[in-house]
Amino acid sequence: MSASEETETEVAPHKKKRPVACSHGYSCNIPASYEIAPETLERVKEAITLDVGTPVAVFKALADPLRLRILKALRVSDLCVCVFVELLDCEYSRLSYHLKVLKDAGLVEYTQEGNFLIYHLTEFGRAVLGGVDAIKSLDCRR
Amino acid sequence: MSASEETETEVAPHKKKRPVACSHGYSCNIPASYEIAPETLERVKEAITLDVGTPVAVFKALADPLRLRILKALRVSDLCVCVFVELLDCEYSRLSYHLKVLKDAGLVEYTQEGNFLIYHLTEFGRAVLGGVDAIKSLDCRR
DNA sequence: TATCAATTTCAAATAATCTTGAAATACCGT
DNA sequence: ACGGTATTTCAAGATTATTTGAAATTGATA
Repeated sequence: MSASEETETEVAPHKKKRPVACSHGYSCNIPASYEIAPETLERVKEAITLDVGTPVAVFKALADPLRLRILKALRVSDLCVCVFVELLDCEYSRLSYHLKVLKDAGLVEYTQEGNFLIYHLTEFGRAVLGGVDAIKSLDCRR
Repeated sequence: MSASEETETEVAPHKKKRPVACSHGYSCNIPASYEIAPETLERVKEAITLDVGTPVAVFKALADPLRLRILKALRVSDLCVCVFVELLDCEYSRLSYHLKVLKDAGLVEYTQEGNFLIYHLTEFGRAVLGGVDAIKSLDCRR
């Protein structure tokens, strides 16, 4: 069978009462009505230990109205910062900050044309927005 | 102190130098190498004005490692808070805060079993995680 | 070379989010 | 009713993210 290291079938003799063995093997007096199969618990543990660094970084980048608008705009066309300045009625320095956040998350990149920087979505950014579409379709929420 | 006061419907040869009319009609001396068609600009404007409230709220909820782990766990099975306490090695009050964030975003709900609260994904939450899958598939980039 | 315009960078101020521990709530079994 | 337990709520502080304006950077032009 699968080798799992932790399960000590014997309940710790911590408190006196409540002989109901905790179905998940931890020190919690959960009632029998709430059963959780050991192999389910294994799968939960597995899910919990997966690395979430990249998705969290991406979601942080997406979690701002200005940045999301920038991404939506870039989906239509590559755009120069000066266009954002006008379209979003936004100072250069503020835009620059948010563009950097998006760039650090790997969602956008730019090319230089003289003094002008033309931003565009990366392939990754485009894929992320694809996923976003799937989400946004149900903005029924709450 | 100099303020470019033009904002007329068409062209407006604002400053003297730079005969290149700004292709997007704004006060910016962008070079001819960067053209942007008026109807493209229209589509960009449209994309920018769309409401982003709901997606931003959802991304904010997703943008935290603990919360993402909670969601991943709930995908496997409905779970009692006490299980999270053990599995995530986390205080009740901290968990409660994050569970509330997820609940306010419409991603999770709970049912009460005596003193125990059993959290589960909402339909919306499940759909969101579906979109997340599409994203996570390319966690290559950086 | 000096100047101008587009953009970034920096530092300080402000705002938002998270953590922590204590206290409150609600339900259960006795 | 009582005592215990699971959970939430609250307020204070700690941490992190964002805005702002000024200064630095860079390329183009005269």
